[in-house]
Amino acid sequence: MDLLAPLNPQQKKAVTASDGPLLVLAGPGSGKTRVLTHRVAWLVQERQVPPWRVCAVTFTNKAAREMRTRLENLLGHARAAELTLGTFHATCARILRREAETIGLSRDYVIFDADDQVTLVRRLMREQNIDDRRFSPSAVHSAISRAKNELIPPESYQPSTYFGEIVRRIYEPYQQQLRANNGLDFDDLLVETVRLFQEHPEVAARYQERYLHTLVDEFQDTNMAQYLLLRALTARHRNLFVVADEDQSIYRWRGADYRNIARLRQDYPDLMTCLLEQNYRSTQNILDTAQAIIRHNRDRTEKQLFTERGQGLKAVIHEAYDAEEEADWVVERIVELKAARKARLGDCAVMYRTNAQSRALEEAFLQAGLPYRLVGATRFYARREIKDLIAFLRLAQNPSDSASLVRVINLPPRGIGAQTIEVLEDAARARGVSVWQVVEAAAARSPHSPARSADSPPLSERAIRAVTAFHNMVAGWVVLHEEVTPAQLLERVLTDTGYEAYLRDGSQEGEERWENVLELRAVAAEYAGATLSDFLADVALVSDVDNLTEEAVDAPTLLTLHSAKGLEFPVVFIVGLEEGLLPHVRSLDDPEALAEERRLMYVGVTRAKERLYLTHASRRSRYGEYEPSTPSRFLEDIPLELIEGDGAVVVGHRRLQAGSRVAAWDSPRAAPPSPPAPRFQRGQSVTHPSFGPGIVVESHPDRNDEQVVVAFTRAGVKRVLASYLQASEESDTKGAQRGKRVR
DNA sequence: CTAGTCAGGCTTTTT
DNA sequence: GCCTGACTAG
Repeated sequence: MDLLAPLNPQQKKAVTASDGPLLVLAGPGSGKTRVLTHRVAWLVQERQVPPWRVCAVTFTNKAAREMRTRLENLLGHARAAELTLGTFHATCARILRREAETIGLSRDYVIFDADDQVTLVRRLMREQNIDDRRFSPSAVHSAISRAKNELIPPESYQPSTYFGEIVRRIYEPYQQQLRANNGLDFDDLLVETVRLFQEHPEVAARYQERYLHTLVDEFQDTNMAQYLLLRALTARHRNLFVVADEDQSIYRWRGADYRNIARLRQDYPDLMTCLLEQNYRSTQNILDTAQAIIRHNRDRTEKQLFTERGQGLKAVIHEAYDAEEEADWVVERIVELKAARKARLGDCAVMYRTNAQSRALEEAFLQAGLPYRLVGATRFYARREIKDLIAFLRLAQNPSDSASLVRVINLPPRGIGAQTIEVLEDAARARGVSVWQVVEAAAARSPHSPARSADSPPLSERAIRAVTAFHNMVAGWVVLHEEVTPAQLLERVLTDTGYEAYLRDGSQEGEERWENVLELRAVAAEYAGATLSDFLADVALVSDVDNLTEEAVDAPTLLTLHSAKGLEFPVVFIVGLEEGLLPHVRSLDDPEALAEERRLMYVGVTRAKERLYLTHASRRSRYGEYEPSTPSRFLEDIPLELIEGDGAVVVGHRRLQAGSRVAAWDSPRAAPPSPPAPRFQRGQSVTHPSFGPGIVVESHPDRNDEQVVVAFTRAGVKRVLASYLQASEESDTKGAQRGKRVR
């Protein structure tokens, strides 16, 4: 089989480049990842490099998984399995798991996820009486995170503002607490690996010798720690192969620095550069639109993107009245495209700047009875019930994880209230031990041992009994976890805690939460051959896009512009193109941040293969208040000849030719057709094509239709349009009551 | 100790 | 307009 057959000459050149440092600068849709994948396959197949001596690094699990699948096809399962292939974080997690003791870490460390990290910061701030309303814990945390990514340790942190002073006071205890809990946060995974290599040259040498070739995807997104890691890894063989697109650098806020590309040129004077300019994804009009937007950024290498996919359609720009009508418009277009057989539902994606914007869209899809896939928002592993169960599992592995312990010590309620927890925490702090050790001491005191020994926390008899029961339960898991699979342990946790009964309280929400638990159970079952540590580490490092597999669901995808990177869709909608939203308010006063917003827009536009719709609303609600909104400056950068108006397009001061729909959209509230008499009344039984039977709770006329709030027997309370409803005979008051409670 | 109500604050983006 | 955290009644 000829590996190189599907590649163009530019791509071939990159794939077969000679050894040494190499930078592939490439535009969107140019087959960057494909080049990287083929390079790996080519090294193994043509150059006879043993797969275990190749290390390929990506930013998302999804990218890693896709690359692995392709390599399985190209090289066969056995050889693909030998490759080191994963995200930066996962790769470091594995190295640290192996080398933990060398730098004084425990092999069983747990990874603190974003929530855990901020919770810890909040707790420390409170302990130091720092007002967590004046200074947001997440801001403090991200300052700490930035420092860590720059490899600035707590003792060298130099604050220059009062806020910085707060950060300095939290940074050190934050690190201490992490270590006391045997925990690492995301940044630690990178930083500690770098430290490992710096402080232990003999360990570094092993990896440097082993990895003959190191390859990196999305190099423009690397931060300082990641860059140093790569430099350390490639110190011996210097075979660093990276692909990058400066114009798609959108993670500056979490420490990514596209100047690492310049740094690379400096540190590797013999760096070779390849350019990939042909685009295989989009039509020329879409590329031109993207170019028109990105061209305004300084400090970039201008690329001439071209495509052979033809001129294609112009971008459609639409001004809606508000977010709700914007969402309705998007849904209408999708329905239209489907009806005209121009696109399948699954071909469409709707992208936005902030997760909060998904709500209006979801409602519009629900009302239309259309399915959709939502990426992000509340991530699966951030859900309360999942975090609870993960906390139990973490305790089984490491009961000293006080954060997890405090989280679940009273879940489901077992008589250990805030008062008791505080006593336990105080005792732990006073004695410099973990909360678990205090729990152990309390348990050892019951049932008959003489009360109030100096060592035990001052707890009531009742509290002692409750704490002891909890202790015995967890102690059982600690023993068990060595012997059984993660899935079996999870089963045991579920039975011991009675978690199912606790969740399934008869409410709709409870059922949904229980379904999430079942999903977690299914995931755990896949780890039959792995340890609990492996399972927990993976769980902490997956993101939501990762679950966006090529499932057979034919539904539009809703996602943030950030999650959209690396994906492509025939039809793309970008909504909320307004000043303050894209670009976001928080970026307006910083030129660097503004440039990044522009790149974000660029990423969005270049996801589209054939059709691009850009919408903005004339007013938008913020904190429940409506405020007027002006079109994004990025819209003004698109030349008129690339735009097709639909009649109501306002781009800055330019107004396109107005069509017949102007009146409707320009003055939507001006003269609503006199509201028709409501067709549905409270208490009436109805059926909906997707939600089934239900009872009308309330109904009021909308502009063209009627908004009906229905308590569905199965689906809970929803707001739907009358046109989707049918009156039905039987009545079901029980459903209505239950629905009401959910609301 | 729990479950319910209320006020206030908040919204970028994610490994 | 939604969620979190604080407060109150049982």
